[in-house]
Amino acid sequence: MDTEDEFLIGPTHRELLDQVLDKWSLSVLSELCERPCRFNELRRAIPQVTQKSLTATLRRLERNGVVEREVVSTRPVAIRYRITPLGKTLRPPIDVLLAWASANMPAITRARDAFDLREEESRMGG
Amino acid sequence: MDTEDEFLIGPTHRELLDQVLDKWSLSVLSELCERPCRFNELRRAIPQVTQKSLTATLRRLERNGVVEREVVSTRPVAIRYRITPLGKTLRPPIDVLLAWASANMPAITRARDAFDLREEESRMGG
DNA sequence: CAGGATCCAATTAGATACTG
DNA sequence: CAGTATCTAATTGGATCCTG
Repeated sequence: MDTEDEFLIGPTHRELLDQVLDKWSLSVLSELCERPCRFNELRRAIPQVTQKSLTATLRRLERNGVVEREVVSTRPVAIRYRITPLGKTLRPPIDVLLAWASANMPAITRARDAFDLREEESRMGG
Repeated sequence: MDTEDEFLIGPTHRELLDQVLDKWSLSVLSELCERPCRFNELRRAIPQVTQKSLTATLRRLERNGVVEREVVSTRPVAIRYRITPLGKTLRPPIDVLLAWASANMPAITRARDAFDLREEESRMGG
């Protein structure tokens, strides 16, 4: 237990969430929650990701135990990535996050517009 | 209930979550959920953050409408940051995330150790 | 106190080229 | 197919100095 009485985040949790919720992880996990995928399937499903970043993301997720890399010994070997049981437990949190994003997108867009407008005005009047 | 084949994240949601869940945002939001804070209070509460990053984080959160910047016209002006009603709606998702991190930290540590061990072995065994 | 401005180091991303 | 290796461009982070 920490000495803090309230909820504080701490470097350990921060680091973990960084690894599991980073730029491409959410998309990869979303894909793999639906079905196991091969490398190039994932690339096609997430067109913006580069090969390099996808490789890095998969390695990181594998290291953290939420994704599993399976070598299928067919002719020119296939690699199959699948979500692990531990990885599946991430889905509710992710869904809550996505639900929040969907529900509040309009309010956030309004907030951004208002902020940008105030900024612009202060540049002119300031 | 499960979504079927079509839950994809999309650049808009990704960008939003990037802005609101980035490296320092979670810590800042956690602090501000408890009480309004001044700039240097936040710095002390999150010792690792630099002034530059804290400023950037606060601006971003303000722009997205989850944090409010209030100028208190006392003698050498005080600035008070507080969470907005919109920002408060972020707390359940964050709590779910933190709960997940806490609950699964041991499993993840084991996964990391196992992965690192496999890596090390494969470096030795060729 | 609450930053802005600036310089620099380090990390990260993108584009190619190549391999078993 | 599933990557590794490499180079470079762009972004980020830290340290320092400065101000109202």
